[in-house]
Amino acid sequence: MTIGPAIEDGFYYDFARETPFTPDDLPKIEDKMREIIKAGLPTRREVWPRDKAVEHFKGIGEAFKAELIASIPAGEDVSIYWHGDWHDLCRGPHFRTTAEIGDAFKLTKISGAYWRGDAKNAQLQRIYGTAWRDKKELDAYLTRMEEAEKRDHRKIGKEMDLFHMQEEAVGQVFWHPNGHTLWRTLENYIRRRIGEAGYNEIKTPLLFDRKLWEQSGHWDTFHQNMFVAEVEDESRTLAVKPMNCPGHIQVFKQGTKSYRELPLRLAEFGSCHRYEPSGALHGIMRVRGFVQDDAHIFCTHEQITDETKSFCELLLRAYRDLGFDQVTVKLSTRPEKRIGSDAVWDLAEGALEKATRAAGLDFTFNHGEGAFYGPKIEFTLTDAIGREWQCGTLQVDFNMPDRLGATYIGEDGNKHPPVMLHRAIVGSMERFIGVLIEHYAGKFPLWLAPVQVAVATVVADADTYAAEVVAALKAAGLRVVLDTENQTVNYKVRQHSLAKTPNLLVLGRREAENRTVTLRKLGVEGQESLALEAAISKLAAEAVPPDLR
RNA sequence: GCCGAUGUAGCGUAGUGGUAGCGCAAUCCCUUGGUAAGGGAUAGGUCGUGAGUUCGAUUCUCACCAUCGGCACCA
Repeated sequence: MTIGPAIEDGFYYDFARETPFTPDDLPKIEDKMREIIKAGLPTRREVWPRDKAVEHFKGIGEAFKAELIASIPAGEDVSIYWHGDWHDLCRGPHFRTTAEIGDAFKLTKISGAYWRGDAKNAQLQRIYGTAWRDKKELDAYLTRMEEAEKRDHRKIGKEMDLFHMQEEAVGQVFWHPNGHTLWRTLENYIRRRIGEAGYNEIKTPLLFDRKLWEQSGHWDTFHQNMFVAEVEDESRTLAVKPMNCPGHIQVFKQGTKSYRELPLRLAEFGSCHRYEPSGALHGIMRVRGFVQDDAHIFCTHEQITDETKSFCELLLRAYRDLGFDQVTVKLSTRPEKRIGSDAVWDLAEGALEKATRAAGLDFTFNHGEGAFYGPKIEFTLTDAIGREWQCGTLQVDFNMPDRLGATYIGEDGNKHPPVMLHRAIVGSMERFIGVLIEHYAGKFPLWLAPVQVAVATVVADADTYAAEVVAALKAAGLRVVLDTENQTVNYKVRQHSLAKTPNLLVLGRREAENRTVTLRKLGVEGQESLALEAAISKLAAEAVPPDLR
């Protein structure tokens, strides 16, 4: 026995044992649990001096438990809970008897887990469970899990033909026409937003001489996670960029920069590759090849606050436009291992905090979790079913420009290294699209939908008119598919509904004669008849991206 | 990377120590039908990869690869 805390929606317990649990063990353990609950064993709480508890658990061969207790400060007492002849260390409180636990629990999964969360330690066997006040709550939870499964981006990605992945390109995404349309729509939206906000978009190389990464400090820390390219006739080693900052600094360094040019905001949809551990890969959410909506703002110390503030506004507006209203912010401060003087950290943290407040954001501190070169804020959004995703970030960096020799001429005529703000709104495009898919369960708002309108004919006599309607919709900038398949209306309605196409225009002889369309909206029963021109302008208006309305 | 599970046609699945079924999709034919599956026919897999056991393996064993659930990691 090692440790078993309560967690969100349930609990887990870690065990040190030779043979791992198997899925078959779970029902057996559940039965045993029910037996114990049924027995209604009374709870008894005892308070022991820490050292007594350490000795006791050592004595009965519970080494992990003894180690755990030994890490409690000496001189403190610990509480031990008894149920019948069973006892364990616990902060409590517990029910009066095991009978009060009830039946609303379920063991959900098995996993390996490291002792004290450290991969250097022994691996334990973990059992996860969920527990609720009553059956109804448990069922509601299980239903929620099923719902989450239904909107899994990997499943929907297949169903909507958005992308695929395969063995020959592990951790990288093949974007299909539909998926890439979604990608471009998102990318163009961000491109317009940052354009308004005074960013300059650039494009930098994918391969750099390893020396650059040594200079930036990344090689030391991350070379094991970097892809390296070597060519026979070339003596130098090239590394595929895992991030864009050094490249952006090279652009900054071209020519002499004056303080008058600051803040200089360089943005790139930067393709990065990182050799992520195999076990970390997850659909398109965690990949080895990804694109960041990256930008670096080169500025003076004085400009940090304003730049941070306007970035927060930019980010929140973007999240709102993309359908996310609930955002939490964490401010991570100086870590133990860091560079730069405390005075500079004071300045950076102060500026960041002030700016975050100025942007009207509530935030919590994440002390000691900042990057080694500076503090950062992280933006976590909440999706339609309450899950949280960390996407955006802003980091204040006093280090990299200096290390890579970037300077500007200040008002005083001297050279100074600029402050560099690393920032991303969506973070990784791949991951964010994954989040969008799950947030909307594939039912995207019209402006994002890969296919916005399906035109389906009832009879072949309407084919000519349908082609005309499709052409008119396309001319209005809408993304349209034409379905003249030899099938029933029922079948076509079903197909396009399952494809999650937001609008379906059904055309038969009636429509062709009157130059009208019959519009059915996804998720709405029934349909309305509209004049062709009216329908097109209505749909075109609805399809305008939020920033262009 | 670690622990465990999984890997069968485009997708979803069944099954077996003697060379694989089903549904959807696809193709063709019939049907031209008004808002969530009209009917029929045809074609498509050698069962993740490699090795071993065996007279014989998709089925058993091992290794590898990938995926999935966690752990660890995430510049």
